[in-house]
Amino acid sequence: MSPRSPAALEAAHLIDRLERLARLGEDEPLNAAQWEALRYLARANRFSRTPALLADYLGSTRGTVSRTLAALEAKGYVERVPSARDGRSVELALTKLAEEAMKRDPLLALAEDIERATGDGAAALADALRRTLRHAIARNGGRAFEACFSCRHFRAGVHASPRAPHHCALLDEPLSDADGTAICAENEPAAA
Amino acid sequence: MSPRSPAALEAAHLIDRLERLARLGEDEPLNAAQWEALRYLARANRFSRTPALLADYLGSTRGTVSRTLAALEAKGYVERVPSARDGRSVELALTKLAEEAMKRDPLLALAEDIERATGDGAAALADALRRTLRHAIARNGGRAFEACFSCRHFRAGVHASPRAPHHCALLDEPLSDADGTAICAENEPAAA
DNA sequence: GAGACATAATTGCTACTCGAAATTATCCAT
DNA sequence: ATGGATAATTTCGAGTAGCAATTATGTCTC
Repeated sequence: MSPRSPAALEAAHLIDRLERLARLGEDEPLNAAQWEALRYLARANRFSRTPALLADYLGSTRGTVSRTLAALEAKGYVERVPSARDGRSVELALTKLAEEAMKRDPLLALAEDIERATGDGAAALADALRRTLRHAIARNGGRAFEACFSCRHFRAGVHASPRAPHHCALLDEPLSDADGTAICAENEPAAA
Repeated sequence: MSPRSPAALEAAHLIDRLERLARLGEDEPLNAAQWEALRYLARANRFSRTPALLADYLGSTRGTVSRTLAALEAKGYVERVPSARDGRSVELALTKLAEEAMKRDPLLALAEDIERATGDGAAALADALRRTLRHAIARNGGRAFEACFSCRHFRAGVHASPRAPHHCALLDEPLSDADGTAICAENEPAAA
């Protein structure tokens, strides 16, 4: 519980501060939780866009998420469609309005700041943060929610179809290139 | 508003996610804003511990901060002492209870994760993040709130007294070593 | 030094948010 | 068929955020 390195502690404070600054740039009539929900839905693959998984991602309760989604739906950012596979479940989709809003996501401004500050060191920064995230996940036992292609169930290029060349061995579903880069609730990082 | 580098965008998402994970670890009966306030007060020098500057740091209004502080005072984490220098102002101080709570700050756990994930690369990570913060500050015109010794008004070792060897040329006040590492609302980074 | 104006902090008020618990509907295993 | 899990929602109460108004104090000008 006590880091020995002052640099690591400073980095933690900086992460905290950068996130808050990014939040101040949120212009749309959306609160922080609603932004986070949109970001998740924009990046999650089609198997992962449900209220329950969103609640897992956000680390909040299903009740709260249900409210968040109701607010987003009322404002026209999200649609809730009953699932064809599971009568209890709902599939979430972003509207055009949300797609437009995501182009003004303050995280994009943060990404620009990173780019300007680090130049081609951005990859090293992302690496360090990704490794940190894995430690954090391991520590508190949550889901990784990493990109599909990094998962141990991902099988690259096993189908002839150019539209869905990859495959998920867990869900037994063909995957497009775009699917591969989306985040997945079932992601289990490939063996270290 | 659109970063060219996928790595920078991923890094921004990771910062966002790490911050949220850290927040989930908050155990005390304190909300996110209250934790942020305690963190600021724990790190700010004696010239910077006022409600108005805290509001600047948090990017929220003075009214909101006043309520946050009232909640913290009611729970025994903060004391509000009328300022001797300015009858309108209040000086804020952490109680023993708060000092204890800071030892369980979830940011410490994040710092540990960083340490484990990056090893001696933590300094490079902190550097990259600090540079990013400066860009973010420059972009939205806020205060830097960086460490006193990094300021252009800081004069190192100009006093004979070992208890306060340094000096602030802006406030014309002697500074201890501890003062030098605290964050200051008046900080203006030394010339690039 | 009196008045005008700026600043520090707080409070009244309203709208909103969160989470725990209860509720409803559906799925699945036996 | 039935009991138990799971998905989503709703009810309800406590707490929070921010705008605007208020009070008190400092500062500048003439």
